[in-house]
Amino acid sequence: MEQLQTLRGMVDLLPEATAHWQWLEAMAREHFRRACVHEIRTPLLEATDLFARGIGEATDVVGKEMYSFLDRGERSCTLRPEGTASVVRAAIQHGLLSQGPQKLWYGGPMFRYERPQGGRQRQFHQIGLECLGFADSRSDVEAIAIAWDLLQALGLTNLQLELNSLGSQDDRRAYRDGLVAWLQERQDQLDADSQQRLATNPLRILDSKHPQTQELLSLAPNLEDALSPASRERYEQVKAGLSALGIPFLCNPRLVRGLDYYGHTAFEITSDALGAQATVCGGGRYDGLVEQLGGAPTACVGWAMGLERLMLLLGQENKPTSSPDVVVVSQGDRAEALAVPVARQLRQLGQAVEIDLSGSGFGKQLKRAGKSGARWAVLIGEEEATSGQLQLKDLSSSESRSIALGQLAEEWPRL
RNA sequence: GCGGGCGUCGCCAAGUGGUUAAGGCAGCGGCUUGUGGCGCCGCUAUUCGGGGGUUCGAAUCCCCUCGCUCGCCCCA
Repeated sequence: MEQLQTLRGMVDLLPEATAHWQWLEAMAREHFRRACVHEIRTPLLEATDLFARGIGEATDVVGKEMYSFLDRGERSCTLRPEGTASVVRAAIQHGLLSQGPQKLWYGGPMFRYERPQGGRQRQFHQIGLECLGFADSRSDVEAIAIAWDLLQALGLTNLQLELNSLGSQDDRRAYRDGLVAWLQERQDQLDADSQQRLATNPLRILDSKHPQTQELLSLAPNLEDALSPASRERYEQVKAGLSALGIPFLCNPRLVRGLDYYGHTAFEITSDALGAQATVCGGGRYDGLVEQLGGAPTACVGWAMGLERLMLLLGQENKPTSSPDVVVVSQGDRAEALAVPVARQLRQLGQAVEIDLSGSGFGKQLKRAGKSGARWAVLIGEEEATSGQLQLKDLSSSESRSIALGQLAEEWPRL
């Protein structure tokens, strides 16, 4: 019979991994709490149109990576490939923005139909920050700082923050037209992918990894030169703000984010320890998105982090252990009948209690208790069941004392 | 979607055409019917990701397929 297994690119997180993930999630949650960022949870499934309109029809994410299907009502549905569009949709739908600017975070699985690779899965996990209704350049700085500081708090070093400004919509349009005109004259020198993008998404050509294309681009019109004085000023403010915080960054005029909605500040935080999937965090400003999805014009900044990639960087350190505090060991009918009630009482006292239900002899049960890493074993045999005096054994010192069945709460050792 | 590498027990892993597919770890049982962490003994793959083919004979060769992995692409 054929083995049932996970779908391609989908991964089970087993208990060992899960403990590590919980630690990471707790760190993130605490970090957002300190920044007064509130959590928002949106459905995993949305109308396909949300992403098509939000992310951009010409992007790879929408064009070839979405998990879309028709539901029983013939509506086109899509498993969310990213978080921003849903958050903006929710903010509009519930009128959150009429209550003032919102700083929101989200976390959870995202879905992209891509070829799996190290640090890239079809179902993967992101946490993200979305600051809706913030236009000031200081909000760009704050958003980046929140990301940077979280990564620092996680103990990640050797990260590189790359920064760019894509300018205003007008700047970008003017620059794009100029770039397209310039590249069209040299179309034969472009790689095939880039030629394709000339028509669909010309700015993306800038961050092509093709060496020959890069060489050509070094002669092409520069995005930075196309920025209006106001855009340039804004960019300088962001840089100054980061410098004032002591956050190191590298200006990369070729940095163009893949999704359509970005403008002005764009940034990525990368690691050279991840192979081809170097980006740990990516984000920027998306002032036009709310309006594009039917809301009032609203200035926004945000970012998203890939948790699998963080886990890869975190490696095996910080792995919390999850040993029981106590193992309840019992032998004989009357004693065995007490095992669950005793365990329950101890659990109510806040102990992590394992019960040995194997029916093996005391020797075996104790052996397993020792291996479990528990500090204590509570032994119940015929004698204990009769006297009501249970045996409490300290597994690290091998010392035993008795503890009254009716007085567990009072007599349990305080540490 | 395109190229390269790989796929033997829960994990690590030997075996590269010829009798019963090493070994280690983990697990289970025993030595030890009520007291662990050591030690010793035993058990655990009719089967080598799946399907077909070549052959007297295949885990070993060929084809297809699935999956993993690395790079491209893309992105978190």
